[in-house]
Amino acid sequence: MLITWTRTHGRHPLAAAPAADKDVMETTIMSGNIFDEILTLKSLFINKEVLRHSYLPNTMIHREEEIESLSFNLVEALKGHIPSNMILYGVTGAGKTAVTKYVCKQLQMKGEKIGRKVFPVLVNCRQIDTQYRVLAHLSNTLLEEFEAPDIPFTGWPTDRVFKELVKRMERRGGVYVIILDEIDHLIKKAGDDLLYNLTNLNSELNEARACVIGISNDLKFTDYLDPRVRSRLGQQDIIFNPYNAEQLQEILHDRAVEGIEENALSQDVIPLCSALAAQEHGDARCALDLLRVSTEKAEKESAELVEKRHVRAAQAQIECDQITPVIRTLPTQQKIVLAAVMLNEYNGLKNIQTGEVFYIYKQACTRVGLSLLSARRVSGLISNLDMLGLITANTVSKGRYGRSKQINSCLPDNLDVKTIMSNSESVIADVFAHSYKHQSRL
DNA sequence: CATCCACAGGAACTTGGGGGCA
DNA sequence: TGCCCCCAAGTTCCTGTGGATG
Repeated sequence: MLITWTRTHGRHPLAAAPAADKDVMETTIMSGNIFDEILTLKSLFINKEVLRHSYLPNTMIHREEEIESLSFNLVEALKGHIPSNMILYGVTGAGKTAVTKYVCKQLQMKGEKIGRKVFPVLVNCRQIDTQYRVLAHLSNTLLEEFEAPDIPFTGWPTDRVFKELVKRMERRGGVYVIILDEIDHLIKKAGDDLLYNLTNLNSELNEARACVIGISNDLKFTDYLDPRVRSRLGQQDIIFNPYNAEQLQEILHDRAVEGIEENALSQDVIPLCSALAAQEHGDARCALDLLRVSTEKAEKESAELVEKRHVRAAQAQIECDQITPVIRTLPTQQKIVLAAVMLNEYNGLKNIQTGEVFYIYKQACTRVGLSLLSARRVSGLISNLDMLGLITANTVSKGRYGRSKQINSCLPDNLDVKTIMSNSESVIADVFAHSYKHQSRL
């Protein structure tokens, strides 16, 4: 919102401060800046970036085999040939994306050295999740540095974007490694037309070459593919097994040497972070987050040593930090459905049925004057909340009494969902402010 | 063993908002 | 300006389903 400074809005920000304001400012200056104290705190970090999962280390331990398989295939690009298409499988935090980035970086460096043009392009299919957008993204990244992205986010027919992509690849030549991260998400949402086109690219190209690397968390996503696409894409598979606690310890130790002051970690911190992350299906990202946040916690309280209790506190905070933005950014209707689940639970109900959620949802919408969605749509929204991990919704059959979902919220106890939702949308505060009639159970 | 409940969830369609182009 | 395209969110219609019940 644009605020114009008029008499009613008070003083123009550039106008001279009246005496009272001046006093406040001078007091602040006299007593120092609020950042002074924080800046003088002794930091436990040498380089915090090293502990972020976006950081690409110089060596990647415990992924030697995977690196080898990937580079044996991609080396073809350096010889001017077409590498095989590949699919990399593995749980989150198993190092698939990091290994791919690592290998591609090395590939590109080598290519520059020996005068072979190799262009790896990474697309995150969770963010860029339609055929049109992936093609437009690829096309726009292939522009020369001085050119502005020129394919609009919508408006063109998809085949025109595809033709433009082919044209640009031909103009530049070289070998393109198209990496589709979280490809399973794209397939489930947009089907396999894009993959059909991308795996068929080489038949359209003369000067350039292309291969596709799909990265997936879901081992079975190829079930959704057309058999032709499946055979063309899955020429080579690599499976990334989850890290075990010992491997995680070594990874953390390596990063800690670079990122955290010597002797700042008590002996049991790294083993605990690794053990907790190993429980979470061997997620290295989770382990790094735990280590970083616990060090931050210790630093905040001016402790010289990071201890077990900091890790525990970090674990609780990370959980809340991940969920809060998800809840805050839910669309209004989705929030009301979640609120309906919570309201049922506040009333002491467990294993709530879809019908019961819809019953409260209807009352809530009527109360706050919002339009009602169909039961089919609400059922879809419940599935969405389940996918986001905010609730669990298991389909169960109660025989004569029908087939429905058993819905339970799965939010951490220390998270104030009511406040988070109410603060982000006043309508939700209204929803929670009333009481509702609950459906009688059989 | 057929019936029936209370949905689940797929498919096709609509609506409305974003845009390009001749 | 009218027609084309893309896309998200939603509706309508429909078939499928697991197991208690009579």
